Amino acid sequence: MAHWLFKEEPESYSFADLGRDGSTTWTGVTNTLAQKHLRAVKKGDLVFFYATGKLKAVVGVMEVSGDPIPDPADATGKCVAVTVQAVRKLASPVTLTAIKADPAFVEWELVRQARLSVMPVPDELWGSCLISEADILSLGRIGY
DNA sequence: GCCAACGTTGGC
DNA sequence: GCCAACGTTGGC
Repeated sequence: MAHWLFKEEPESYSFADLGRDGSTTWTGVTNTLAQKHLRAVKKGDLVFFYATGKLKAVVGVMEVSGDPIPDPADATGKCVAVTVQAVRKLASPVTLTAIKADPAFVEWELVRQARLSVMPVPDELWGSCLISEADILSLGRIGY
């Protein structure tokens, strides 16, 4: 079970949009490193939804519905896409400010490489004190 | 609105 | 294949 973070500009597609849709396919990722990460995603993995722009925070949790598929939006046929479903909204968003303020995450891609849109989440963050107790209990209750 | 960081493009 | 120029992203 791996953990990931996907970025999206909420004015393009917000976590609320995902909540409404139930699931969506994460297409249009072309960056080489982001694609490398995306290829390693597996069905059942959990993913943080990180909202860029004004929010700059992890706002929700998603679950991967299936292994990577060829990206239908990619004409070259070399890129993959992943379908995710909404799990729940975080009771308290984890802000970029809070993540940057914690020395444990200074090496993390989210901090080091602002433009990377798909990346692994260190276990220390997934379940760290940055996530509210209510959210940790909720994660525990659904078996993760 | 600005700019740093980074990726991509195209001329050589 | 190199690298300068340019475009884009995303935080400030």
